[in-house]
Amino acid sequence: MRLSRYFIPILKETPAEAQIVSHRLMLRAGMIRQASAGIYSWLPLGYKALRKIEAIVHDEQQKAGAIPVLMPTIQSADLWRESGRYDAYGPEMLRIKDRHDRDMLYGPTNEEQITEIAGAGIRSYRDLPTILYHIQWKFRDEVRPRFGIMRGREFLMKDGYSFDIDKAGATHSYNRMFVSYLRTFERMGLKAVPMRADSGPIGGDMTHEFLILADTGESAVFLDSDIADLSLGADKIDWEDAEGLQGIVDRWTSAYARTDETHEEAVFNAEVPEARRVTARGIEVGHIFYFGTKYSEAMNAKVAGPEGSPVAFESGSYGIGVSRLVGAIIEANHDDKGMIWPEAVAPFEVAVINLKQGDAEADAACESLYDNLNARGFDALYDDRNERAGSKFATIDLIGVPWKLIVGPRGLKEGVVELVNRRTGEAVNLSPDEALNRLSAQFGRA
RNA sequence: CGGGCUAUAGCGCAGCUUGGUAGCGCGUUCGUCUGGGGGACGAAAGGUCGUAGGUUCAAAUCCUGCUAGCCCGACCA
Repeated sequence: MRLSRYFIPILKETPAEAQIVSHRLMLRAGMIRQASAGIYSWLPLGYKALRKIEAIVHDEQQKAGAIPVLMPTIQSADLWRESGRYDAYGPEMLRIKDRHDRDMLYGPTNEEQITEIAGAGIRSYRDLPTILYHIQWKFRDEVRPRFGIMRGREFLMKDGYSFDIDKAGATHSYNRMFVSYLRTFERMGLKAVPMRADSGPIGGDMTHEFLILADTGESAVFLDSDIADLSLGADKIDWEDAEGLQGIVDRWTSAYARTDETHEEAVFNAEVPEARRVTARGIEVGHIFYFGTKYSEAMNAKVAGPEGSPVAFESGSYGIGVSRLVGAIIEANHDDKGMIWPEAVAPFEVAVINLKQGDAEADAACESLYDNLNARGFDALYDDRNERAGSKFATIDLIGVPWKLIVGPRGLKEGVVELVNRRTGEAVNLSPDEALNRLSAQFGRA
């Protein structure tokens, strides 16, 4: 993309309403624009980041065995009357009427809808397990939306639902999603810690929230530093191996990690040596829980069991706040100059900065680098605006492009361009070809 | 939903107390000089002062209603 032809309304000053850093930076970088309280338009740069995150979520869901579907945003009230939640849900649910005066709603979640689909479509226990998921806009009429897209009323969520014949199967499905979430967040360059969540009326210990540690997080978290050091790395996962998955889950849940909701100071102090006690802030980006037959019983969603008689599904649901992740990643990755995108989710991976637009040699070198980057499959941004160098650096750093290729007449005289890492500031002078090769190696692209 | 606050140009703000020509900075446009970390100079464009009503010769300014938005708290991907 040529910056001169992009739509990116950058602000030099911070809009007054933005309090937290991700919101400020997203507004300044022209990623979003507020439409009304808690509702945002996604401008090109923000939309690009959102789609990259969404793509990783899709990929990791499917690797873990979940199957993508797409359910509507508008749902029938009748479906929710079956589960009993139409009255229970409260004013957070946006209720609307269609022209025939039928009660409809903008879905805040999809348990009812997916249970109806599974109940109608899955006939035998031999078709199980099945995990279906979608990534769809949700609406929850929050009392007080805030922090930009971090707590909007309309938000993009990945919600998945598992269907099994018994508790053992449901546990396997739960663990699949647990490990899948670890992989998903790790791949985005995030340190997400699973924490025991409040299981509410259903009870049991099969519910976890995944939180990203960030100073600006909304929840206070308490954890054993050991758990923050865990990493899946490049380990190959055998998703069919129930015991193996259980082992991973056990490793990640053995150490103390809780939010203020479930925190018990006495247990914390007893279980965790003082040197490893970490008190921090976290942003919830995922939440998984097992809810057994809660919806399947209520909605009569059953399959033929091994004895031929109908058995209600054992289910769990698994959410990732996709749009919230955009903000969360920025919260966890920024400095005083702007955002610092992890390579895996960066809207643009490399920026070519032409220090002297209009200089024949500099222009030619930039065009060549830009073409080559595109040919090699990079998401490249070429700052070809007729601006001074300082202005270009400020813009590119604000946007948080992980790598800068700086091209100017002085360097070109020596046959070099400068490759600079946004996060570390590390800079090396290389020939254009070497710089391209270095980037290709960095991103694992041949 | 309880408490606090705001609404004036794309963004940040002043003007309101004491009613009388709507202003500043940034950004934008044009020109010139510039050009390795948000350049300088000159010129210009851009505003139903949130909205409806009231008081007044006269309302951004005073009064009333409404709407929208923000912050703190309780709740949530």
